[in-house]
Amino acid sequence: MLDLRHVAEHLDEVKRELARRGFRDDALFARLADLAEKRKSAITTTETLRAELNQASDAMAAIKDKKSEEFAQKRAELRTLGDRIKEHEGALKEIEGELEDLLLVLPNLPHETTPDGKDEHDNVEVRVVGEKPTYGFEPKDHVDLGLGLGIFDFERAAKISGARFVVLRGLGARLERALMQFMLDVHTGEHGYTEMWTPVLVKDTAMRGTGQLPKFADDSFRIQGGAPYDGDPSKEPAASSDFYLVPTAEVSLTNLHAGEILDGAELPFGYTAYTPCFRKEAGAYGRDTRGIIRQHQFDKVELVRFCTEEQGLDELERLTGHAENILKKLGLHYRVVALCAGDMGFSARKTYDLEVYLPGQGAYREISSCSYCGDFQARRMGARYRPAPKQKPRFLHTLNGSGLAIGRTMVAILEQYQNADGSVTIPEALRPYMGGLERIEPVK
RNA sequence: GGAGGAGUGGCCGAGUGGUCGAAGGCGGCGGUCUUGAAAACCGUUGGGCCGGUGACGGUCCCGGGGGUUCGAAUCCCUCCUCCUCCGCCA
Repeated sequence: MLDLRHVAEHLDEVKRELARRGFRDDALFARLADLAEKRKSAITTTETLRAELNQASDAMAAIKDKKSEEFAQKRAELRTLGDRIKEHEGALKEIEGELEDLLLVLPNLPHETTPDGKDEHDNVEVRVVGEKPTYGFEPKDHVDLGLGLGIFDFERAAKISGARFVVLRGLGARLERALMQFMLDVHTGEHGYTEMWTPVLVKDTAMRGTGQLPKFADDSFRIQGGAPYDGDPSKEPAASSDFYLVPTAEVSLTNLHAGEILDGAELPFGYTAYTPCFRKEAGAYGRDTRGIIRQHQFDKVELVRFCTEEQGLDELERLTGHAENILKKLGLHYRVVALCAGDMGFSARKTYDLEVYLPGQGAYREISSCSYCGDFQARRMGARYRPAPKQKPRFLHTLNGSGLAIGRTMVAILEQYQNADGSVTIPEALRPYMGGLERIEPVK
C-alpha cells in the first residue's frame, strides 16, 4: 500500500510512476484526491467537537451534586453533542474505508532503477552464468525424460486430482525431497537464513498483507469456512472466515512480523521455508500444459528478508545472489534478467528473474523471481522497526525470492543433465542427498 | 465437541463509571557516585492520526468489533486468543 500522504501530496508524480507499469485510472486518482481532502476536514470537525465534549464532561465531574438542576441540564445538552459527534465519526469512517479500498488496489511504485517497458519482451538481460550445454544428440524435454525414468505419473495424478498435477514416483519423489533439503541446508548454513516451518492455510488478512488480495482473488484457492473471524466490520463474517492456500511461502513468512515493531539493530535478517504452493493458474489456459512447469500444487523453498530503507537495494542483490548460488552449486546454466516496469508483480519495486536454460525447449524459463518491495507490504500489514532507541518507528522494507522453485529445478536438472541413453546424471552437490546415487537410469 | 478461567504499556502487575495513557516493580536509556564496574540515588522511557517551521496543542488506542452513558480500561453484547478439566483424534 502506498502512503496516503505521499499520494495526495504528489499525485501527478505517483500517476506518472504508476503509468510506467501500465496502471492508469484517472477517475480513481480524482476520487482519491477528493476523499483525502474530505478526510482531513472530517477529522478536524470531529476532533473539535470531541475536545468540546471532553472538556464539558470533565466539568460535570466537578459538580458535586449529581441531582442538581444544573447537572441535569448540562447532561441534556451534552447528549445532543454526543449524537452529533457520532454522526461525524460515522461519516469519517466511511471516507477512510473507501480510501483504504482505493489504496489497496494501487500497485507499488517501480524503482527508478527498474527499466521501462511494457511486457516480458522489454526485460533486460543482466548477466548470463555458465555455458549453454551442448549434446551430441537431440535433447529431450523433461516429460519424455521423466516418463522414461519412471518418475512421473500424470495419468494417475489426473485420476485423483485432474489436470496440472503430477505424481512423483520412486527416485523422482526422492529427488524432490533431496532438492528441498539441499536448498534449506545451503540457505541456513551458508547464507544465514533462519529456517521456518509455517502454516500454508492463512487468513485473508495475511493475503492482503503481501498484496495477493484484494486484487488477485481469482488466482487463489479459497477454503470455505474455518478461519477465525477477525471482527472487521467492513466484511461479512462469512467472507473473512475463509482460509486461503498460500500461493507462495512469501505470504506466511512476510506476515510473521505484521503489527510488530522490530529493533533496527537486528536488521537485516532473513527467513527461509519450504512449503507447498497452490495456484489456480487462471488466465494460463493452454500455456505450459505439458509437463510440470505450471502446476496447481508445487514445492518451493522461499527466501524472505527484512531490512531498512537504506539497505533495500543492496539486499536485493544479496538475496538474488543467494538464489543464484543454488543454481551455481547444481551446475545449471542460467541468466538473470531485470524485469521492466510493465512486467513486474503488484507489490514489487524492482525484480530480478532467474531464468534457467531448458535444452528441451531451447529456451530460458523462470525458476526464481527476486523482488524488492520497499515498504509497500510492511505498510499493508503494519510491520515496523525502530532505527535506534528513542527514534520514531518506520516501516520495514521487505524482499522475497524463490530459492528455488523445486519442480522447475528438477525440470532443469533432467534436461541439462540428460545423457544419450535417456539416463540423467545427478549433480554432484545433490548426491549426498540421494544416498550417493550418481545417475537415474531409464526403466526397461 | 462440552465445562470453567483469563486477556492492561518491552515484561510483571494495580486499577471495577469521572482530571487514568493508566500506580508500583522489572527491563531500557541518560546522569550522579566510582580508577573501572556493580550497588545506590535522581531523571527519563508506547503508538496512530490532525494542526503547527518549531516549542507544542488536539484526538484516538487498556485482545478485535459493536453498544449503554454527559463520561468506559472499568457495565452490556459479540468475536478472537491463551490456560485448566472432560471427550475425541493424526
